[in-house]
Amino acid sequence: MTEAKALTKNQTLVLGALSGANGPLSAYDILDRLRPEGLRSPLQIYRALAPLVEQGRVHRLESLNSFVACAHDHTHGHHSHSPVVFAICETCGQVTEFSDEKVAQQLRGWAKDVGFKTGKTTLELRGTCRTCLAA
Amino acid sequence: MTEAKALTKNQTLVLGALSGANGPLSAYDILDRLRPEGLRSPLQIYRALAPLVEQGRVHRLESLNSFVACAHDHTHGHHSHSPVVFAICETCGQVTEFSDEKVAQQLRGWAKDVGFKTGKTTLELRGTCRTCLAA
DNA sequence: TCTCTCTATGTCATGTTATTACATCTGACA
DNA sequence: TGTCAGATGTAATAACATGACATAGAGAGA
Ligand SMILES: [Zn+2]
Ligand SMILES: [Zn+2]
Ligand SMILES: [Zn+2]
Ligand SMILES: [Zn+2]
Repeated sequence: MTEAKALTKNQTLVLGALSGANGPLSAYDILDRLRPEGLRSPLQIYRALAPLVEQGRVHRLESLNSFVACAHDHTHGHHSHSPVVFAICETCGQVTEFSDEKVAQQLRGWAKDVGFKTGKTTLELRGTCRTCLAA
Repeated sequence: MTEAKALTKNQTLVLGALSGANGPLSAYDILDRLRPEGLRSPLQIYRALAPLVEQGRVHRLESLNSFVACAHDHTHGHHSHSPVVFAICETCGQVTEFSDEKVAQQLRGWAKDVGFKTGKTTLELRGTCRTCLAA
């Protein structure tokens, strides 16, 4: 099990801002929310984000250039290494995070066949969530 | 079959630049390559890219903020709507494009189960290609 | 305690990616 | 010829991200 590392002051602020949001935030959105706490520059946000993303407490959504707090429990270590799928509702902004072992397996199979060594996998679905479809 | 639409002058230039490149190019990379042809502003590039992406002749790589020419034949219409997977070598920049019906099926299944209507799917693998692993 | 060093932080400047607003050109066609 | 739609040109600006350098604070060891 990976040890849950203590967070620095700025990391705590940034993670708090993301956890308190009801959807993804850009680094500049986060900055705006943390100005009252004394943060002033984008770099402070990006610096705090880097280790949070590294540890899996925060995920970067490539198709939005923004960030979300991980939906899983991180007090006892980070979640599995099955690539994570993000379903992003373009109407309400909600992000649903899940992982799918079949998809992971299939992609591993392709990689093995062609000799590709996979690092990070980005898998994002843009669309409309059930709630917004009903409305 | 979708009719292959004629390209405008700028679209032709941009698609040519992407086809001639051996990897993904950012809009500004494309602009630099097309300055000799008289293009001067980023907007000219973005405007040409939009319909090319729309038609599937060019793909946008979200994890790189850049663009590649589609690897498939577009003279007789565009390729299947199975979501496309991009494997991006971080060493040599090569992008391999493929589609995987099992993955597509699995994601459709998830979407059906939770009532999510999927629009665009982004699926990108970052890693190292066979050739670069061997080197 | 003193100082060395490592990490985190603060700030300014800059680089990179993308869009808004507005003017002009071109060709189809009534 | 006059009108209109689509394509193009240009300037300005917004949005996202990093480089370079200075400072502050905590802990190790003399
Ligand atoms: Zn997560
Ligand atoms: Zn929704
Ligand atoms: Zn393609
Ligand atoms: Zn390679």
